[in-house]
Amino acid sequence: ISECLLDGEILCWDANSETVLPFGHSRTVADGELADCNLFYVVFDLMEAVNKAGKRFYLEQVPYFKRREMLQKVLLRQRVHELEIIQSTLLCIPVDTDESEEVETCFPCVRKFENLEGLVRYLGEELEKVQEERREGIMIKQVSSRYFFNARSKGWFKLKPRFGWLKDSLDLVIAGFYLSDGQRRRRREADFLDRRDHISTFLLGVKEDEGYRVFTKCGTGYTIEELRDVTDELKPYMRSPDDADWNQIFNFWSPSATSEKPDYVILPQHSIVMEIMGAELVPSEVFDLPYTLRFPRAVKGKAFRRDKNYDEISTVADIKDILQNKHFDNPPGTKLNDSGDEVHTKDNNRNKKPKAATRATGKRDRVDAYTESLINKKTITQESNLFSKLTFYVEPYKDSMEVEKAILLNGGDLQRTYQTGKQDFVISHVLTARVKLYHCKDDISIYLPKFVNDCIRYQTMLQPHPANVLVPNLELKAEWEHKFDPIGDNYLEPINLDMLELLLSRDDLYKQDIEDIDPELSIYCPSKIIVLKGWDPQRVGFSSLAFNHGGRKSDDVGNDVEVKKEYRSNYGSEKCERSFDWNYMSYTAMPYTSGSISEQIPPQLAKYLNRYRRMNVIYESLRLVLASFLCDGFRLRSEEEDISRTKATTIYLHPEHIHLGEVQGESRSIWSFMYQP
DNA sequence: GTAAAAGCCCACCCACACCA
DNA sequence: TGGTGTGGGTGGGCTTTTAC
Repeated sequence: ISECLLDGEILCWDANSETVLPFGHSRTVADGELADCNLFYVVFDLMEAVNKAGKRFYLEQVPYFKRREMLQKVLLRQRVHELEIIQSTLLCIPVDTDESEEVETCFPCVRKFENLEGLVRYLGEELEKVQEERREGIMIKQVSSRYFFNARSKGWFKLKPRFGWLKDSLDLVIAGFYLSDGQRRRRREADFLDRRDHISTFLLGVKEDEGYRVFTKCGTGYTIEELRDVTDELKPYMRSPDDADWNQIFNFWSPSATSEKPDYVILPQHSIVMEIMGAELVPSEVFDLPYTLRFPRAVKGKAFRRDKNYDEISTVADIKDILQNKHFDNPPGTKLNDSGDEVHTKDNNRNKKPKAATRATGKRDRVDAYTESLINKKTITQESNLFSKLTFYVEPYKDSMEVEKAILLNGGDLQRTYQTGKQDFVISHVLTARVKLYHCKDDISIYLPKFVNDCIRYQTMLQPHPANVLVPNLELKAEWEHKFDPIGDNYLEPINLDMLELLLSRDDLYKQDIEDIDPELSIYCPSKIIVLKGWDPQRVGFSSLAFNHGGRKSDDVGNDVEVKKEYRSNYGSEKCERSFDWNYMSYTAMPYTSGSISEQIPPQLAKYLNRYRRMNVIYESLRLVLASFLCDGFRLRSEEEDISRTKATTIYLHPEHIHLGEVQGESRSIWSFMYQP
């Protein structure tokens, strides 16, 4: 194997205590600030492998036990506490399958149980150990489970010890307030004039002398009503933090980032006590103490303790007590001196090794590297006339030479520097300030490197499309308004059966995605079946939602990467509005509406839906999806065929299941149909 | 003018509240 | 109940500001 794609995690190993350090130390360890500590990589899984002949294998569909076996083959030289495969145990109860023996050989450790109860008991005991040792939890994977990128995996389960390791909650006093501009703010539009009505988060402190030592924020655990009551109650005492006197109260703490500066502050004697629970104390330099709470939240129903006054709250000494005596070690960033007082890690800065310059000399170097090795057209043997008489300007980036070379190979010309009107196409993978300037100044479209690659792939000059254009010019933008939704995904067209048949027969374009079975790796490729049933050619639609579930974008070096579905949650917020701006299209993902549908789509299908995003017509998408299935060993069969006795994966696409969606907002108006299994 | 520091935004994870 | 949006934490990269 020459190359592989691993799933794993970087952890910090402390050779002194022979333990894995708690969450949050990787930065300091990486900086070499902790003696006898090193980072190490624990491998969980193997997703891709390239054999010596350069052939790439995608292993997502391979059962876990096979992937595990391959992992052992791929990582021949493990090094303890440097690079190691995660320890795992095969748990089995008696079942008669042909595979049992084969599966057992893939795991270093096997435990057999007489029945399921025994297995469950064992897991319970293991979980207790995990809790004692303060590890994160136990992953349970079915031996037959597949690997799903960016998705909750079927057949994988995480058993976690209960969070809330702090034995007791803390009573903290509200020291400051932060405004929100999200949902909580919008809910109170009537009160818009008073900024204090938009408070959503509290800065909290423990007692020290007559002031606070602030050490955490908290913005969850209470209801909107409780929040409203408490802000109304405290409004008269809120003050601007810019007042010099307040520095005294804050023990001269000043936040390192302006975002941490509270919008309002309050004197302890006027404030209210909050009861806070947290997972643990973690080292942090954000607040006035050298640690903060991980996962802070107000205790449900007891968030605001009006029955307690400032004198009764937790103290700095209490916090130290927790650090010294409770469930976990002192965070390495915190050193206790003889008297037990903590010493700020900030104060230790002078002892630190000077940090290596973090800022790359970046752009200049990149441009220099580019200009030093300009491709000489004379040395290129032209392969086609595809781009003849066309001139391209390619904005330099790490791999831009590849694109330039491809242009020359196909008969195109290069414009070495951008000049108004001198080039037919401007190629850039990302909207840098400079490219944006060209775009605005000359009203030109900026094309993605994908445009060049796709034109070559299909040996034809493709039409501009949201998938291959970074930013359209005004004319194109106007044209697209009627063609695509704001992120270029959907375009509906009527379809008839002939057309569908034609499309389905054209899987040839995608054959190249097929990988042969490699006997060496024993890749397992199950055959599956799709049933197409009851098409109404006039009402073909497909799940727009699923196409937008996740998605793809170009990263900094022009690679096509998966966008996590978290982006969906931006719908309706300010971020989302921004993603409707063409100028931001290259690096913000799509808005998204209620997504329950996508979760119901079979995972095999969802995978392809994600893969083939930004299709210009809905039947094109469908064709690609089906073609992909065909390529992966699926086959089509007729509706009449009896599939009850086969292990078919059946996807029914029936007019009844395709209905007019509940469409909200103008941006959604183009989405006509939704698919519900 | 250049390098370092700071600011800002985005990515990840997890917990909880709210809502359909 | 699942999806969404809020909050907390972290690190990392790009851009802007500051210091020399």
